[in-house]
Amino acid sequence: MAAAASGSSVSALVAAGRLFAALDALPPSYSSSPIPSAVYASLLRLATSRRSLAAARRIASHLAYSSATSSAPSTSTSTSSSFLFNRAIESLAACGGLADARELFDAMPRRDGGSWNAIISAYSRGEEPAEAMFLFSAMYSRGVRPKDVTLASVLGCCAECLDLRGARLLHGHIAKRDFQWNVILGTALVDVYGKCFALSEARRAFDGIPKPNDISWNVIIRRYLLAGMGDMAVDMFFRMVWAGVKPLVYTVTHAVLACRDNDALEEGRCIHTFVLRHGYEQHVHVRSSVVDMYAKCGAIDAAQRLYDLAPMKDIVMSTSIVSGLAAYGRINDAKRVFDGMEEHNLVSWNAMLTGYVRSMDLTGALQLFHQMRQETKELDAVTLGSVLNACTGLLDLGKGEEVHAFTFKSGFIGNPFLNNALVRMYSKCGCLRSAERFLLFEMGPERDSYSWNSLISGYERHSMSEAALHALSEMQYEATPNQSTFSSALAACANIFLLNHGKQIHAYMIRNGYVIDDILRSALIDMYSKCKLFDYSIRVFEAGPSQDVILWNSMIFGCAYNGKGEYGLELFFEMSKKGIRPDSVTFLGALVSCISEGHVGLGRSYFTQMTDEYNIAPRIEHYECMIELLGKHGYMVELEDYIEHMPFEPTTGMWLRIFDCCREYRNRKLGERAAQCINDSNPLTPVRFEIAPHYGSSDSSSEELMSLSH
DNA sequence: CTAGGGTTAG
Repeated sequence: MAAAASGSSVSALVAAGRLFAALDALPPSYSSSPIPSAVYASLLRLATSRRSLAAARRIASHLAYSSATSSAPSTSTSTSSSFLFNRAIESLAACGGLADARELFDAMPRRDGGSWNAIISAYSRGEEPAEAMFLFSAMYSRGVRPKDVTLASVLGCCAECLDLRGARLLHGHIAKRDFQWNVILGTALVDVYGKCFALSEARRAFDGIPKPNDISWNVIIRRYLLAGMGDMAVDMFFRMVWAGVKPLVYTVTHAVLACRDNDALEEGRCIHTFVLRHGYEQHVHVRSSVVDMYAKCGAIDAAQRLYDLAPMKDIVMSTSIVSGLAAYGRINDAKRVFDGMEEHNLVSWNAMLTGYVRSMDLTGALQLFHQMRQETKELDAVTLGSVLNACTGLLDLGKGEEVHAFTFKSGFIGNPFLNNALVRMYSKCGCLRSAERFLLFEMGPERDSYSWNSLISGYERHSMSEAALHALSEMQYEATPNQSTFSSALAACANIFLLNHGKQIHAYMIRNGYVIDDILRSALIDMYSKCKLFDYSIRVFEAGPSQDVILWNSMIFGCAYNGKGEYGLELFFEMSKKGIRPDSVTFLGALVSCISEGHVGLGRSYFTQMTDEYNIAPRIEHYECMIELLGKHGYMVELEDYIEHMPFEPTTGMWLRIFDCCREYRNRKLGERAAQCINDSNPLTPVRFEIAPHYGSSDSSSEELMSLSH
């Protein structure tokens, strides 16, 4: 027979791998004698393996035509034809012809469960999980009961769409069809729930699997890890071992990373022991994860020991060590490891770069960036963000602008991390015009409270307090202010004595349930103190106990500013009773209080206490205080002795103050020396020392010092 | 499936 003969010649060509020759050898589809199913099937297999959509289309249309023209189909041909149609749907979809597959599915004379499965899997493997879900419900409403494979592929769709409701629906189907025993489906359920961040449902599904296998355990552990529930991941790992299931290599990796995320060094060590005992250390990912775990959990020496012992040091492991060493401030060790690496990639360059920034070696960061530019063309938003952070720290506006221009040219400008780094750079560098222009006109809707807060604090710190408060009101149209916003705004109010505005912010925070933390409390104390509402300062201070030294500092300065120096000194004394270690600002506050209260001896003893007991290096303000303390109260001999023993020459400002005191207390010798020094610094109006009969001193020194301290 | 940002405040 002719058809049989052509069928066998087609088979021969298929066997020889000659796809298109085989297609050409097909008899016309209107021919009365059908091609055997096996021939169609082998043709489709070949088309699929070649990913040839053109071939799959020709086979499918041949099949469709010959089944439409075949007269009086017997039962056997119709089932076999639906079998072939299903294979054709699969083949078309596998070759990228999802639309063709759908057309064939819609045109099929008779569909069976396999047809539905084929088209649903096609959509789920393609980029259209929603359509797969739709077809699934269409199938269900026509009374076709899903098979386990179909359920598995639709579950995959729910995972893709994060469709928790769909997953719950399918869970019901699975239960109804009694597929509970099926480990694969049970595990797929765990995965979907986990991916939708419904971890307790994932866990319930996991507990419903009668005999979870290694993959089931891997899925639940991985999902706990990815959901940020490292403690649960670790717990499940130990349960898995306890249940006698041998972990997959990646399960071990996940468990170690969970320890890292959780800062769980003890458990990490434990799993490390397990790794060594069961030979997992052969696997490079496992070893890398252990090294990373030690590096991030504070056992940098253990990490480095393992690293040194590792026979193969791959780039990932080396990068972990580099960033670990840098995080512990061992930037030189980090650079040594970095220089010893056989190859660098973008991530390792970035790790070294951020290491420098984190270690506050900002010039080092810029140098490394320079080196990086010479050795590679690659760079990304992390690189540019780190370089910008370095510019910000160095207050290097010029370099920051250069990076801005480069960021713009290289197309990374849309990155929100980078955009905020730019606002921060301009704000910190005092270029508020650029900061605001960038925020308003170049950042789109992606500006957030971080962007606004950078701008507001920039305005406040560069004494543009009105602009800071104006920015706050603009911000409220599009972002929610937070504690940091209010703390800058309160500082702005304090700067320009806007008591009512400050009170309103205070009330707003209370009304809206903001937590008033130590930072906000000290901002409030500053604001009320500067606005001379001392009672309010005290009330904020006494609202609750605190061990925060800066809060105490604010209150001590608030006392000094409001003429309550004695109370400030009481607070200073109370601090040490409470075991709060004073810092250089605390001592400054104590000295200011001593000045206003006339406790010269006490002030001098505080100064020695600060340097000798607390090893705090005095700053210029401390020296100014001591000169004020001695000079204001007429301790001229001690003053002369003091400036004699200062590690540097008094500044012109200091000499001016000394000059005034010498006039008041009639100390000619020191006064003339002061006049000499002042005139040497070429002032607009030279001074001449002469003793006036009456001279009243102004008492503004403590107010000036108030502004120096913050 | 292992490595690099993570921003703002006294």
